[in-house]
Amino acid sequence: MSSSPHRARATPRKTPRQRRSQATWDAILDAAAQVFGQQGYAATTNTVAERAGVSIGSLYQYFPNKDALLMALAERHISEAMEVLQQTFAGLLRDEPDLPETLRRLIHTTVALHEQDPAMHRLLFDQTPRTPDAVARFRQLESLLAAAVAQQLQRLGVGGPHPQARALLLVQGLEAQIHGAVLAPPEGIGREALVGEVQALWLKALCEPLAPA
Amino acid sequence: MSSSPHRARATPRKTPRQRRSQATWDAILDAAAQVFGQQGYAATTNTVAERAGVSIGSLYQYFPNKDALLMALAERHISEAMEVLQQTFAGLLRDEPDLPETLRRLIHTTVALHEQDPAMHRLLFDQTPRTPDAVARFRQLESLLAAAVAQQLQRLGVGGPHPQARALLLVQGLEAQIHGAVLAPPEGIGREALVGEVQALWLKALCEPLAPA
DNA sequence: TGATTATGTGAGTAATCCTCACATTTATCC
DNA sequence: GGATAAATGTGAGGATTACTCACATAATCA
Repeated sequence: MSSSPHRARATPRKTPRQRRSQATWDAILDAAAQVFGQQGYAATTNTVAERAGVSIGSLYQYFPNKDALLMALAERHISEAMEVLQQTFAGLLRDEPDLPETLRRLIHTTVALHEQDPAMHRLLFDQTPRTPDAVARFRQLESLLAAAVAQQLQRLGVGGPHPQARALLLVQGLEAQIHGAVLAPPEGIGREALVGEVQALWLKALCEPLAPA
Repeated sequence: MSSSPHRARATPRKTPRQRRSQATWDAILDAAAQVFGQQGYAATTNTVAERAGVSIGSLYQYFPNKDALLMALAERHISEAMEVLQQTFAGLLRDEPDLPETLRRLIHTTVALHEQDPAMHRLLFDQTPRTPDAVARFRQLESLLAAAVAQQLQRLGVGGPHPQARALLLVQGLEAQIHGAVLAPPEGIGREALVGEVQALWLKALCEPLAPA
């Protein structure tokens, strides 16, 4: 957390200009992924520097504090996830599938993202302190996703009066449900059935009732 | 986090037996609520002891480490929330309202819980490190809630083939949606409209389609 | 080559969590 | 009441860690 001695600096001292400094930067981040992935947030910055083969001073020239290191890891994780999502949305724009298939693809992608590198996901989601910056970044990503989802909902005629709000509720709800299903699967039901249930619920939620009561 | 020196103890050394020790315990927890509420997780345990008017040694006789203090605060917060939920479910069992009204009450309670003492909610949800113990406790509460919700779904004939699983999805999804709506309200739509949208979505999600396509 | 700038180093500082040897208060027994 | 035992309270200090800064080395450029 930010309960550091010395009131930590907010920005790194230096930005990579030469090639070797870029290599150092990469080495530190790779080491951070390994060390934090194995030992969790409790791992020390000195251990990261050691694993990277650089001095602790170098580490703090590129990352102003421990949380910045974690944020950088998060950004890397996020950009990988965004690439996958980009592909999914590109496919939706290309194929323009119906609502059930659209939902199926979105849910399938969400599940895949939670299954790949769950150690890193746990580290970033459960262990890394949620600084205001981190929370803000997360909300920003949610908004981005919601915008893309809203576009799909409108294409399918199920956007309702507030497509962006509805899409945000879908993104938030789906994320929580899939997160739970993958990282803490309930007993008494298989994952496929559970994912099927999620899809059925959202399909009904988004359809207009076919006949009034 | 557990990145403490000395490999922290897991259980407190002593359990209150006399009246004065209970008073000390209360004083420490009250102080923790104040200090952590104001300064966040970064507040020091020494500050908490000081505010409580006891020595740091006494604090560590009742709470084995810093996170245990936060967990105790969480338990207090949880038990307050559980009381409110208990009342809501008691009302549902008594009145046996229809599905829309049942949903309305559940959502209303969830919103109320997020609005009361948001500082403490932020502290526990955003700042406190999610130890495995804390995550397990949280999942356990989710299950408890899901069981009560499943009972309601079955009463209303909308439990489906896996009422407990469906109820869990409802609990997880609703929590995420309301959490977002209250702590990071999206622009372009008022909170009442947003909550109404949540209710409408879940109402449709839980109803069987009235006529097949 | 010499000068300037970028990059790298690691012993040391301050801050923090937590311990432990001891003091003080309360309960128990004759 | 007095003596003994048990419970409770104390706080200086040990151990660990995030982070700094004065300096050394390597690259770039005139």
